[in-house]
Amino acid sequence: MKRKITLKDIAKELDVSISTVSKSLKNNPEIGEDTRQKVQAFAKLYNYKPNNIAVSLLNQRTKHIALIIPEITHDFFTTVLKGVEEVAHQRGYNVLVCVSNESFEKEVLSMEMFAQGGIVDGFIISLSKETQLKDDYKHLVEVENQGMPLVMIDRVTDKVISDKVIVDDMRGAYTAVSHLVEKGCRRIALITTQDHISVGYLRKEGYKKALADHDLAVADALIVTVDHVDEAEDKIRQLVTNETFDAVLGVNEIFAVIAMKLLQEAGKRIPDEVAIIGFSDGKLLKYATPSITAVDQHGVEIGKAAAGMLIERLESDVTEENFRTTVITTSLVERDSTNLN
Amino acid sequence: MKRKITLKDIAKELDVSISTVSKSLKNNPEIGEDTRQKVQAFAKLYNYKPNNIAVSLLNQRTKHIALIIPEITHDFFTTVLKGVEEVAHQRGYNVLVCVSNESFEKEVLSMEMFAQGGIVDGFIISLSKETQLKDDYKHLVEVENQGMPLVMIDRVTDKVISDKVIVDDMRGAYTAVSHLVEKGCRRIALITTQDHISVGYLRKEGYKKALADHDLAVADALIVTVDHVDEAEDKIRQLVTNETFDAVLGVNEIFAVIAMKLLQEAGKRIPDEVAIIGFSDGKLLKYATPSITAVDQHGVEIGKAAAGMLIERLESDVTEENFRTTVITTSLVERDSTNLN
DNA sequence: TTGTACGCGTTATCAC
DNA sequence: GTGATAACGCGTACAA
Repeated sequence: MKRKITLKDIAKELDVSISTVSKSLKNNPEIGEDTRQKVQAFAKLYNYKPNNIAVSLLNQRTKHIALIIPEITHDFFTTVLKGVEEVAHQRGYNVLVCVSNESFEKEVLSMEMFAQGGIVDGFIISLSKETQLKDDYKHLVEVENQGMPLVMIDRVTDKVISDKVIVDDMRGAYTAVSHLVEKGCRRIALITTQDHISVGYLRKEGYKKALADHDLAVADALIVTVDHVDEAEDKIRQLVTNETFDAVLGVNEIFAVIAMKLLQEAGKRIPDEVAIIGFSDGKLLKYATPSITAVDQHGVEIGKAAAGMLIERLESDVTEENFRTTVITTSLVERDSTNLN
Repeated sequence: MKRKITLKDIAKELDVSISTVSKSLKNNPEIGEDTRQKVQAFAKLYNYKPNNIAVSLLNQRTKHIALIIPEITHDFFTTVLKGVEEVAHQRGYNVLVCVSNESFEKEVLSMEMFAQGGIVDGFIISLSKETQLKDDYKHLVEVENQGMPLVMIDRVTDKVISDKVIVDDMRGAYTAVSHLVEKGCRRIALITTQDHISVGYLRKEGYKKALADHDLAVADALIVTVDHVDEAEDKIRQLVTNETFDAVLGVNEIFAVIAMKLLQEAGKRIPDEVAIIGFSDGKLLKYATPSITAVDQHGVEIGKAAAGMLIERLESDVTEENFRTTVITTSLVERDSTNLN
C-alpha cells in the first residue's frame, strides 16, 4: 500500500531541495553531474512519475480530450473511437468518452461539465439526433467562447463555425446508386432517416442526383423514411410488400440488413432479383449472407483526422481562426449483394 | 474568449476575501445572509464552477476511472463500455477508455501511465489475449500495491486477487448445448479459442460436461480451435467439409456467423439440417438470416456491476480486503437458428 | 551549483 | 461574520 512518491519525498531522502530534484530530473544543466546522477538513480529506483494533476494545475491544461458520440453500439462510432484513441495516445492525450444516447440534455450537460470543470482541453463531437432536431447549438458556441477547441465529426451543422471532419455523404450515395445503375438496376429504393439528420439529408440528395443524371425518375414511393430503429422493420416491410424494385440503398447497416432479410423472406433472390448496398462498412454487412456491398465511411480515418486536428489546434499557441473542414472520401466495397452479370 | 472565472476573480470583484466567497458558495452558515446572496448571485451570473483540477490536487482523487478493454469493435465490449459509462456518470465519475488491441505492452504502458500519473482513481480491465498467454500480471499487482482499486471483468485470472465481474461461461455453454440436445441434436460441434483465454476454456468445459451429462461422446474432430480471426474461415471450412454434425456452438458472434455462412454455401438448411448457437448477443446474431440463437452475456449489466463495485470501493474509506466476485447469469435468447420441430 | 519563493485554484483551520 | 494562512505537487524566476 505504498503511496505515490513525490519530489518532496525524494528531496527529504537525499537531503537536497525540491527544486534541485526537479531540475535534476529535467536534466537541467544548472545541476552538478553527481547530484543529477544521484537524484535520477533514486527516482528511477522508486519509480517516480510527476503528478499529473499538479502539472495540469500549473499549465492549465489536462491533456485530456472528450469524445461525445450519440451511440456506441454502432460499428461506425466504434471505429471512430478507435481512431481517436490511437492518435490521442500517440500524442500523449487521453480520451474521455461520453455517450449522449441521442439525447440533447445529456449532450449539453456533459459538455458543460467537461468544459466548466476544466476537465478536458477540447472536444470531438458528433451531434445527437435530438440536438439536430431542436437545431440548438448554444452549448457548442459556449464552449468555443471559453476558448476550447471543438472538432465536429460526421453529424455536423453549418450553424457552428469550427473545425470539422465529414464524409462526402452525397458523393458516397451518388457513387452507390451509379454503381447499381451500371449493374442494370432501374428501380432503386432508398431507406433513409429524417432530413434533420444532416447525413440523412445529404445521402438522399446524392441518391436523387444520381438518378437524375442517369435519366431515371425519382419515385417517392420508393423512398422510405424511418424515424426510429424500432419501426424500421414495419416500414421496410410495407415497401417490400407494396412496391417492386430491383435495388435498395440503406443509409446505414441495419436498414440494409433488415431489407435483405425481409426480401429473402419474400422469396426474392439477392442479388439477382434485388441488389443491395448499405452505408457504413461494419461487420453486419461483411458477415451477412450473401455479403452486402458497402459504402465505407472509414470511421477510423475520421477519428484519426479529428484527433489530429484537435491536438494541432491545442498545441499551436497561435489563435488563428482559420477553421478547416476535412472531407474523408468514402469508398465502395463491392460484395456479393451487387454481384450481377 | 473569456477565461474561466475563479474564486479569486469573484473575490476581487466583490471586494471580499477568497475564503468568504468559497464559504458562501458552500452555504456555510458562518457567512451572513446578504453577502452569501450577493456572492451566489454573482457566481451564477458568471457561471462559476469550481476548477476540478484544483479540487483533485487537494483531495488526491480525480473522479476518473479507466476502462481497459482488448478490443472495441466487439459488440460485447461496446455494451460493457455503455454500462460502465452510465453508472460512472450517474455517480459523478468520468471514464477514460483505453483499447489494448490485445497487446500486452499497450496494456502495461497504459496502466502504468494512468496509475503513476495519478490520472485515474481506479481501473476496470478485461485482459488482453497476449497478457493471458504470457500469464504475466505484475502490472495489475503493482497497481493494487499502490492502493488503487481494480475490478477485472470477463477475461480474468485467479492469479490476481481483486474484485471481479464474470459471466457463468461454463453454465452458459452447458445450457446452450443442453438446449441443442433437447432439440434432438446429437453431433454438436464447438468452435472455440485457445485455452489460455479464460472464457474459451470455461466454455469448452461447459460443452463437454453437457455432452457427458446427456450420455453423448466428446468427439475431438468436432472441436475446432481458432487462434486468430483471420484463420477462422479456413478452420471452419475444414470442419464443414470433413465432418458431419447437426449443430454448432460458436464461442463468439463471428464464429457462429461464419459457420452459418459456410454451411449455407455447402447447401445445408438452417436449422433443419444444422442448428446454430453463438455466444454474445450482438447485432450480428440478431440480424443474421435466419436469426441466430444467442447466449446473452449481458454486457451492459457487467459494465454496470463493475463500475458499481469500483466506485463502492473508492468511496468506502474502509480498507476491507474482502474482495468479491459478481457472477452475471447468461441467458439463452432463442431464435430461428434452433427453431426445430 | 544549489536553494527560496511564488503561483496554479481550492478547501479547511484558525484567528480576529 | 469575515479574512488570513497553509496545504495539495510541481515548475520556474530569481537570489545566494
